[in-house]
Amino acid sequence: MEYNELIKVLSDKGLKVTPQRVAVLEALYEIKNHPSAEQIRQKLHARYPSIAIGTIYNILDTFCEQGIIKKVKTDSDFVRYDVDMERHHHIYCENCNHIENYHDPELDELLKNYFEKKRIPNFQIHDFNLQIIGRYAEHQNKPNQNN
Amino acid sequence: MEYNELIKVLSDKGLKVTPQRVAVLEALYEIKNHPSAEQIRQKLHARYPSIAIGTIYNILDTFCEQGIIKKVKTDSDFVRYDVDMERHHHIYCENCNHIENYHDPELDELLKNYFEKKRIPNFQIHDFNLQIIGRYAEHQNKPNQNN
DNA sequence: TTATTAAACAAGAATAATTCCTAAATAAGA
DNA sequence: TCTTATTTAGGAATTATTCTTGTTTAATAA
Repeated sequence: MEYNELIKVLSDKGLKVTPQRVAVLEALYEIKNHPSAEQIRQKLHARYPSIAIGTIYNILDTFCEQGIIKKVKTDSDFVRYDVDMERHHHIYCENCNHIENYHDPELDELLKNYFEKKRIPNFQIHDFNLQIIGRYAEHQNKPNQNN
Repeated sequence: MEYNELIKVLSDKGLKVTPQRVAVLEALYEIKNHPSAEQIRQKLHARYPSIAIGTIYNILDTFCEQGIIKKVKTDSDFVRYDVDMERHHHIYCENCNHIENYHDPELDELLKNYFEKKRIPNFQIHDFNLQIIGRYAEHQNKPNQNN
């Protein structure tokens, strides 16, 4: 992603453009697959050895508040973050703990229609998130993402 | 739940029947709505002031391994546990952080059929978990469950 | 019933992700 | 350029969870 685009993401949200924020945002787009704060720190270490882990958490929190990223909770002991802000679901591999985003407007439509017919009493639905749990076929080589 | 039933749950899984395990299991059934380890400790405090929090974690881990309960990850900073082992989905209230179980075999069937037609390449699905996010109607009085 | 023993427990220390605090640095607007 | 509110670095504090060790106990067999 171009430097100018990164800056635009920040300034569109009224955020001050700091080198740290640009670097974290770039790392989020580069790593893509749901990095943790620690993974971002490691990615940035070459270019930015002085960035504090607390700063990374601050920045990630700010990005969450501004709707630039989302937290993803997993079975691991830390929070992961997702730059993909379109509605999507998650594929979890029980074997390698890889999380993959799953976009499927047809499924979204199916769920929406289903819950328009079958309402949940006293509850107004805003969003869905389907966790699809299973395993990749053998010989797939996804990086292990826990621990 | 009767004492005898509680004991049966444990011994059916080949677990030693200890007062601590029985008490934790009973608390899980009593609290029902996805308690944390700390909530269980508090619930037990009157009857069982000496139980160690580490013991509660041990017991909960053992129960998870034996398929008596499941972990539920949320946006809060701690793990919650669920005694409901039938397939079900979760309703999250953004307002009060209440989590409710949602059983819907018709929905299960719908999802199953959908993904039998529309396969995910290179991935074998074992299970689904739909998070339904929204709000209870006003004047609902669900206890706040975070913090 | 009692003795044996592997498993479970209590207590508290250790760990690790995350948050908090404060002084110094800095981006943005005047 | 100057001003000021915001952001960052660095490190201490917090907190859920795990680990360790010595003690206790449930289950089994004699």
